[in-house]
Amino acid sequence: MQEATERGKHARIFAVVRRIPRGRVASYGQVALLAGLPRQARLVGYALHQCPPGLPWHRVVNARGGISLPEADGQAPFQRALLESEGVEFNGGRVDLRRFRWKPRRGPVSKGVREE
DNA sequence: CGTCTGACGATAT
DNA sequence: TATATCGCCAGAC
Repeated sequence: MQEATERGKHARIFAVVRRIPRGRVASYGQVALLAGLPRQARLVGYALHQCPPGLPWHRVVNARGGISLPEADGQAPFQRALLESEGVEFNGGRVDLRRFRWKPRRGPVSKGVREE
């Protein structure tokens, strides 16, 4: 069922992004790894550029916890507003991944951090 | 068919 | 911690 077609890869990426809970963020590399595409963070960004309706693309940020979108598109501040609206705090234009990084199926939760 | 670019990541210095 | 370099794959020219 898992075709090696690029459309299949994109579908996997979109599926992972959809799994990101509200108020939580994931890095491109993490999404790529969860999608079964290790070291292919760039493909995630490329796939996200397709941006199907209903996809919480704004929950995907780079490894530094910042927004990679160019302000020229006007989407960077928009994404930041969406994340802040979900409870994600921005620190110096960056998110503290130590607190807001989405952890799929992890063991015990750290104090101060809880899943939704 | 060869080359460059791109919503990136990890490692080395 | 910040900067520099390599890797990775798909699409555009």
